[in-house]
Amino acid sequence: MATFHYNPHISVDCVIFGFDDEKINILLIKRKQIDKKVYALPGDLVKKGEDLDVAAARILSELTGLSNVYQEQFKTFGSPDRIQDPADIEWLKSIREHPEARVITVGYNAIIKTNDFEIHASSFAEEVMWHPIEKPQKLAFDHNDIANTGWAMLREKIKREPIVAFNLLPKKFTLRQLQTLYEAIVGNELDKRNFRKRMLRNKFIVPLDEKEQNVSHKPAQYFAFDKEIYKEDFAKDQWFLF
Amino acid sequence: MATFHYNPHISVDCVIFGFDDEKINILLIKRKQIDKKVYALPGDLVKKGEDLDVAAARILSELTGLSNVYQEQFKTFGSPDRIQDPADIEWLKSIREHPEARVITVGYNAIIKTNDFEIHASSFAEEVMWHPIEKPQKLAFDHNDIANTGWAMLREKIKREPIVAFNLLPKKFTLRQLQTLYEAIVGNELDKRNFRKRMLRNKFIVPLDEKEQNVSHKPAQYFAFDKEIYKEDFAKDQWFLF
DNA sequence: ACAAAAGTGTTAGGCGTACACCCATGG
DNA sequence: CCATGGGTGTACGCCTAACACTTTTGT
Repeated sequence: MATFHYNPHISVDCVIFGFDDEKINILLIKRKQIDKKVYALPGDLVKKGEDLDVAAARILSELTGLSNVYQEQFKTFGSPDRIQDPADIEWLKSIREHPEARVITVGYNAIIKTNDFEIHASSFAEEVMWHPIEKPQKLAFDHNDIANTGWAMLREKIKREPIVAFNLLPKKFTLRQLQTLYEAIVGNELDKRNFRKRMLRNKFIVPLDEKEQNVSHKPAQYFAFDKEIYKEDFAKDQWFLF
Repeated sequence: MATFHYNPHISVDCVIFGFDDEKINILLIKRKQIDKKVYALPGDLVKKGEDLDVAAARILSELTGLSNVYQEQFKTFGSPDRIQDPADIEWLKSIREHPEARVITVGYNAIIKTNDFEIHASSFAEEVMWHPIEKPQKLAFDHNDIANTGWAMLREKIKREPIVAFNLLPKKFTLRQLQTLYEAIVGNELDKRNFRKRMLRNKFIVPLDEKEQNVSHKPAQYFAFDKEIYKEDFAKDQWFLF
């Protein structure tokens, strides 16, 4: 395995969330490691001279097949004793040229619609899967810490920049869909009437002349997200909050 | 200069703010570089096997004499073209074993009372100074970007965790002092009556049986910050906001 | 006619903001 | 008695949160 062109000290871990129209999932890989099932975040060493953002895109793509995902850096993890579990050490020996090297890792996160992307395992990933965030799962290294931090910081970001949320919905969406998404993000239920009032105050959510069809109940109105109005509003430093 | 025990790829830059009872300043160093005045953030390479937090403390102390400052990581800067200015390149050649190496740098920030600490230049710092944040100053490398990001993220942090602000005041303080501090942080003036109302809602600001003395106006009441009440309040997820 | 989800309004309390005058002290 | 900064209250508008019934459609 030719690893001479890797920087042995710097890695990237990708904390990717996916919304499946119902709940939020996190993207995990299962390592190729005989007789053990170890789940981990997709992550690997950065190449010498490679930009961190570029490395994050490459690593995610190599392990999971996901490309064109806009990831953002959220924190760097640099404790020298990040690696302690014997299973992790064994695995590093099997794959790294300098398995004992001290590695600092830069966490990147992103959130996407699971339906818009196909995932398939490759490189040292034996499997890739979407795992519901509400079901705890033990991960390799300090990946539980990294994943939790990544989720907390993404939620903070969505509060400040709700545009992130609208990328998770189809172009036309109902208020029920929007509410389901918000409930998945905040982790609890919201009052329908108050939710609608708050949302419809935002002029960048525009009603369409179109309704649901073939539903066995009163059809819901479709809405769309208007990027231009959104940008103006945020230029004026107006806020839309949870 | 024996630099073999440094990791040539990882550095730390320290963005330290100081409150001098009036305004916020940033800690800068002037490099030892003949015939050029170059200001920069205190920063240097991390040692092999050194924890990032430990490195931040060491580097700050080596360059500026400041110790026991609780710094927090805020962002990692990893663009491969961070270094472009000929003056910066010349300087790296004079000091680094691998001056051409691609370096990613981890930004740390902190805010302290300038009066509680003494600064004195050492190592490759020729001078150390507190520079008012409202006066722009061109810095080496991408340090302007790092400093601005560090300040923005510290402000965000203070909003969420006001305890940071109370570390900048004496144990007994007047509401006027508290307001001056807040005005320095937010960068504009605040209404006295409204400020008091908001602050005194917080039960962790407790009035003392003591007033100012020897002032040529009505003496102000002293208050203190009660850490226990603060912790309870924040456990209950109550908020104190700007 | 029934089931299922859409859609709608009011009230009460808390919070932010704007704004002007009297008070206590030292000199 | 003057200068200086400390200390106080009210009114308005906006937001949040709690809460129940009618409407439209497919079956």
